[in-house]
Amino acid sequence: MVSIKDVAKCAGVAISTVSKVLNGYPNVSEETRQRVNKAVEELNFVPNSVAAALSSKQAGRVALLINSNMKTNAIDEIDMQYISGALNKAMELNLDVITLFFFMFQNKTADEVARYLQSQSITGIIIYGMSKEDKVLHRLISTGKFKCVVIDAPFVNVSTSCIGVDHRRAQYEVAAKTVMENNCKRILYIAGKRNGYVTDERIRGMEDLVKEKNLTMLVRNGEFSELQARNITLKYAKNKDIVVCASDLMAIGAMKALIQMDIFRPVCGFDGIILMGYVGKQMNTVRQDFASISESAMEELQELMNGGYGRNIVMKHSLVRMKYEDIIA
Amino acid sequence: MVSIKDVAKCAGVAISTVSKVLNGYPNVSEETRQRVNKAVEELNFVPNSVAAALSSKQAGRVALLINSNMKTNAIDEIDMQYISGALNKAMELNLDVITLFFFMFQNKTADEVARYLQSQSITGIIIYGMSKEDKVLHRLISTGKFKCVVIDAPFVNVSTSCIGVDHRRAQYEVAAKTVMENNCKRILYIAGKRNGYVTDERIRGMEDLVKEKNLTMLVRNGEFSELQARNITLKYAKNKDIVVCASDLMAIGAMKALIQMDIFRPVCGFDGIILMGYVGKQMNTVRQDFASISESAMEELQELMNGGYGRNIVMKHSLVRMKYEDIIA
DNA sequence: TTGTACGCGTTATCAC
DNA sequence: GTGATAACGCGTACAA
Repeated sequence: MVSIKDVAKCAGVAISTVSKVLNGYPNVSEETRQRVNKAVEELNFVPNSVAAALSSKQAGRVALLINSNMKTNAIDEIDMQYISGALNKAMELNLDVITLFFFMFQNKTADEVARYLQSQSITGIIIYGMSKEDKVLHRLISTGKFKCVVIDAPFVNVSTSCIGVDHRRAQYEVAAKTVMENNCKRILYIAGKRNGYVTDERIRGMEDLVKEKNLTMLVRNGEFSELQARNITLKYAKNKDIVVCASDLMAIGAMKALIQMDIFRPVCGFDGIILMGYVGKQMNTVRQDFASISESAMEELQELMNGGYGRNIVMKHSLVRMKYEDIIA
Repeated sequence: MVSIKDVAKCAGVAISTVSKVLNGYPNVSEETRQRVNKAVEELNFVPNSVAAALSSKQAGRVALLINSNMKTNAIDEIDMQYISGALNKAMELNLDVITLFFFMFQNKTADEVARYLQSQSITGIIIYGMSKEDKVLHRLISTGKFKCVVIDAPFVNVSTSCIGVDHRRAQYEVAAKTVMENNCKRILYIAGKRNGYVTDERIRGMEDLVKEKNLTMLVRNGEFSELQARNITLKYAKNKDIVVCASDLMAIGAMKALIQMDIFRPVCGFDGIILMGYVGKQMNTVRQDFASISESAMEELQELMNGGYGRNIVMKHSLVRMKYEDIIA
């Protein structure tokens, strides 16, 4: 393996000078800079990021913490977009990344998780899919040992940023559109996880709509489960005009239930997953660009690791209808 | 951060003794071993894997190379299973893992990729979804710089193992079953990628069947594309008795085409992805346990890194019918 | 059986 | 502007 030492020798300078050039430090003459760069080219030198991480505490090593329940492939789709977006941006920014799933830390304490991350020289983490019950993660964040970016959960402090679409507004918009198109009055709203951050926001969006248009609404928690959404629909949809769901997966469950009941009710979802294209019916949904959300999260994490302050970032969303023809192309 | 030095001090022994205990070396008295372990417990010491990787060249750092085309969520589902299986086993075996996608290395040479991996102190790689055209990967493997485990491609040498189900047999079985159930004579077989390793194996399986049962078969390449499978079906299915597809996704495409043509033909797929449960019709397919394939791959990679020789590993498969009720539960 | 000392490849702090 | 040199945390010959 060609090391910085070889480069130094080849360029006829000291190791520390090479390091300065590589890391863009000042106080290096243009001439030596060029000599070093030439040597780097010649030897095809690539700095060893492991050594860099060991040497400097602020080398950008990042962990992706993913809360995947591994049950439905809708979740898979979203997580894959998250992962690939993050990895892509990380490579661009020259950050090292390790990918971790929550289930690897089952019945581990926050301290244990923190030590594991430190054992990997991790200084920044991005958290996907955190819920209010994830006490371990909350503690992990509040230790302040890591720079954090949290997706879809309102966590902001000096070393923590959060990022996501405006769920309240998005839920309002997609429901309003569907309500208007079908002239509905009585809403069945199948919400997500009880006490979920996103769930609460979306319920607020629905409340905005109900108030503004003078509608009625029954709210039930579907826990983001297709099966529960199905059962809720079977039980309550009959004397409602519309079923609004807090996720596409639940919307699919609701739709299947309606078909079984042999009644028509407009249904709308949330997320814009490709799976929607396979279920046979179109519906309105909110499209989130998970990959670019994740890319932005990685950029933000770099900001934090470079000394920036935590903040709240809102990403764009859009309303779409998904059909098979769009998916297959 | 608590380091090995602290542990040594706490246990009243030398650093190297701690290291020996940690790595299970002999020639340490039971008494000191216990003292060291106690100190480790007390201080909650977790060895820094970055330093370990830097120090010893054979520290197990592994890269997952994933060829995801990021277009369909069926692929997502499979890849997520691969990833989570690998990460899970790696954590169990105390191996560090970085996850990489092929598209990150677009228009990079094998040398460049190798250097990148070395810059990360990677010594072992697992390759998912390699095709015959991936020249860069072939070269990467043949450099011998890394221990490799390749999924579903026949690569075996001293430092390379391969692993996967018996595609020839599996394809034979699922097709045979469907043929028998429906008493078919004329097969339309929609194969995968032209010149794909798996594709060729599966075609052989079909040829076995055709020969044994004295059937006729038309083979067309669907490139694992749902759309192409659809078009092939529209074009050729009419005067065939059955459509056998080399992937579930193509089977879905074929089925949708048949519905549009308003004719019935039995269809069978390959992979056993959850998506199948959403398309409304049941069909026979081959179920592969991608997570456990990936776990076994990680175990095999560890064997290789510990000095084992490359070999060919065959995983089990099973025949299933997927229906919505199974998925949703 | 235990401890000393050096090396892994890099960064960073100083003298020069 | 440049170059020694001490960390970083660990593995491991080698000496004791």
